[in-house]
Amino acid sequence: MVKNLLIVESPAKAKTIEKYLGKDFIVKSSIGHIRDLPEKGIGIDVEHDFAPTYEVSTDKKKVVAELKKLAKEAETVWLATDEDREGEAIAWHLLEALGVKESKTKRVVYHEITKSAILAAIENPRSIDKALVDAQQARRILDRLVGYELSPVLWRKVKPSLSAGRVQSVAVRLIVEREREVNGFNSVPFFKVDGLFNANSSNFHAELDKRYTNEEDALGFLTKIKGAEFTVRDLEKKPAKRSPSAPFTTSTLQQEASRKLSFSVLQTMRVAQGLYEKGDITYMRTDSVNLSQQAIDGAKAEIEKSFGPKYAETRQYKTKSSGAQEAHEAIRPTDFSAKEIAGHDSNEARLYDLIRKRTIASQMANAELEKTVITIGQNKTDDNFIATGEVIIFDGFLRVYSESDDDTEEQDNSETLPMVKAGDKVNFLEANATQRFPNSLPRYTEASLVKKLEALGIGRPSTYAPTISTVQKRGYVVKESREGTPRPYKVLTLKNGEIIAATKSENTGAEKSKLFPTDIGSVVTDFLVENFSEILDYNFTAQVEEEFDIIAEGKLSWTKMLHQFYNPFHATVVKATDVKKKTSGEKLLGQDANGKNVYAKIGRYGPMIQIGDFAEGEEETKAEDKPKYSKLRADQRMETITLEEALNLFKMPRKIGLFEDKEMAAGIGRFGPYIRHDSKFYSISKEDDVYTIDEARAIEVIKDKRQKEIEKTIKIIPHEPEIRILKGRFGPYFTMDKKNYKIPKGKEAADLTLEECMEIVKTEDAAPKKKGRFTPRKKADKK
DNA sequence: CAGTGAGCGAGCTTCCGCTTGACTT
Repeated sequence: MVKNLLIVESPAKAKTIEKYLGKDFIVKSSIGHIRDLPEKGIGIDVEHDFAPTYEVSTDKKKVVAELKKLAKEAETVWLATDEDREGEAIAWHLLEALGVKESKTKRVVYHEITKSAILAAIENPRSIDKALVDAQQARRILDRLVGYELSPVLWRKVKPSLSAGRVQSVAVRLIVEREREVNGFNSVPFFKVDGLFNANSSNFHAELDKRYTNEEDALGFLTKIKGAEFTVRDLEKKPAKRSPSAPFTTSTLQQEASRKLSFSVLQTMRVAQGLYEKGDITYMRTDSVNLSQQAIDGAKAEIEKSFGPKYAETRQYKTKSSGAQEAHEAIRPTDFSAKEIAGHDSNEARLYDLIRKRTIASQMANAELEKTVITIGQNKTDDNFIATGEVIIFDGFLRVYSESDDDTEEQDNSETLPMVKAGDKVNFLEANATQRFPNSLPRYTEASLVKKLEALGIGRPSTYAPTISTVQKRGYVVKESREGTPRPYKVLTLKNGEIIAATKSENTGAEKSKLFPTDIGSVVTDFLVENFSEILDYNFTAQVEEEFDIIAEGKLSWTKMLHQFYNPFHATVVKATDVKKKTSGEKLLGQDANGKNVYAKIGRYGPMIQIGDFAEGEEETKAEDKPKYSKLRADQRMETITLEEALNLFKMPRKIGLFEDKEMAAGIGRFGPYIRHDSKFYSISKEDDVYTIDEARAIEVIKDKRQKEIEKTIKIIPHEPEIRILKGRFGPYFTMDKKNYKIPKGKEAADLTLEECMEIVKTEDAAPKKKGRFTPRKKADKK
């Protein structure tokens, strides 16, 4: 029999705390929430003050049964869940579900898992804060009402199985609106002028202090400064400093792991979970930048040992994000002296290294810099060239860590500037006027979306990764990479008194692992914004959070708040449901050659193009007048498709002619453009155009492919199904019934008999499938 | 590597936030 049962949320935490508390305590975990609203049905009695029905979650039945048994035996039950809204609610649900007397329980809280903090918490128990629990109930019930009332509207108006919610719908909206900004962005090019100079026998760059909107003006300037004399007009040196970033929260860890290690948000959390369970880092779902005193002391000792005392500068950071609950410390190593950690895979080691460096850097001195600005004038015009340089005087925290940035392009300030003074002459070597195209705001990555959501106070550390999965699972958003397209740009070069114009090429529009909205995502967003603008408002969460805070202070009843929210909200749901029409996101693209309307819309099977309309009213549409349909290709979007591209879809598949008495047709399929003949498919390479390819060329393509087949074939063994022995990229193999079989070493492919083949088939099919260590790459090959 | 309206009917889908394994491809 145990005297004390202490319950926390996380099993790993339970293990640590048990060590601190000794034999009088048994420490167990609830593994998160134990009770919730039922999954089926709304579970809220709206008519009676939103009375909720809570039930023990199916996967927690075992946990609750065990805790119940232990609680019965214990003298005191210590509810040591997190000190935030959700943690308080878990404590309350435990109290209700375990059936223990309130007098037998004590509520304890702490902000860090250190022995002193835990012991201090035990000395200062309190009772459950019911106002905070009510704030959680308001949050939970509001989310349920929004999610379970909005989603069915979408099932009726757009498509079954869709979903909407306070968090996910805003996340999708952000991506939809960013995509529209990117597509609507009009990049007006300009010319910037860069000069190359020499002073004290070293070369350096300086940029003209103005830009030109067109080539003529840029050329005019270069013409004017031909043969000019250049002198230093001004020299400015000023000290600057750079401060380290705060230690990691969940959101900033996800962002840096994305930039520095190319981890997805989900991957970061998985790897961090592994580190946490092994005891290498503190809890990884946190919104706090706070460090325990023990951690600060540990970091300081490590810094002084490794770099010397002048590199240490301890500090406590303030959490900036609104709505932070700060139940945990920042994410940090548990032991600062552990530079490398044993028994971990490389991803764990890399993430640990990132966390360790970031935390240590946060307790280090500022970097001290000297910024130099040299202004170079000339005797032909009033325009100046500006050279900027930066010299690190004292590296400070930069010695271990510098944060990456995904919004601005890397600027190169590393060039050393020559020692000059005002009035000095500098030698002009050349000047380049280069055409530049401004970029629109970038599309979101998983991590930059998390950053944006956090800034809006939407979502919590435990939900960032799942939210990103949800919006992709529902088909609202896809993560994609795209190859860019070449774009020409002009460069005018003034050198040796001559101006030369050249056209160069740069790659533009390339994207790597970015979030794109789908047509469904856009249509659903437009529908929700039109009908439920309040919920889709970027400030909705912030507003309700303010009310939750007032409830938590005991100054507002949670039922009153919900009434105020629900009555108008429910009215909008009823109104939107009453409208009979389905939402298809129909968009008129124009008219075809016969004057029929051409639409892009969402149909039963996804986005499509429709040509023609149904007859109005009673009149029956004649069969030959019925609209024609075509599905959009995978790379096409309703929002961006042109009339011409839409009409082209109806030209496919296109009859080309006859070959061996059978018809040939050209089309575009899942794997790109093809020619079909005698129910076989032949891919067309980039040199041919599916829209114009003719009979003669198509026959060539077919013959080519046949020739290659013959060259590949070593032997055909008649059998049912047929066995074909072929030459492959990885050596000879044979194929039967659409499956490929490797030919074992030591066998001559050409000599294989039917019996030998069947033997190989038998052993291969019986053998368990090898588990691939690597997932197959999506891109087969690129050239 | 197609098809493709709306309406009728049944029965299904869905939220956010807190935590881990137990599952299969």
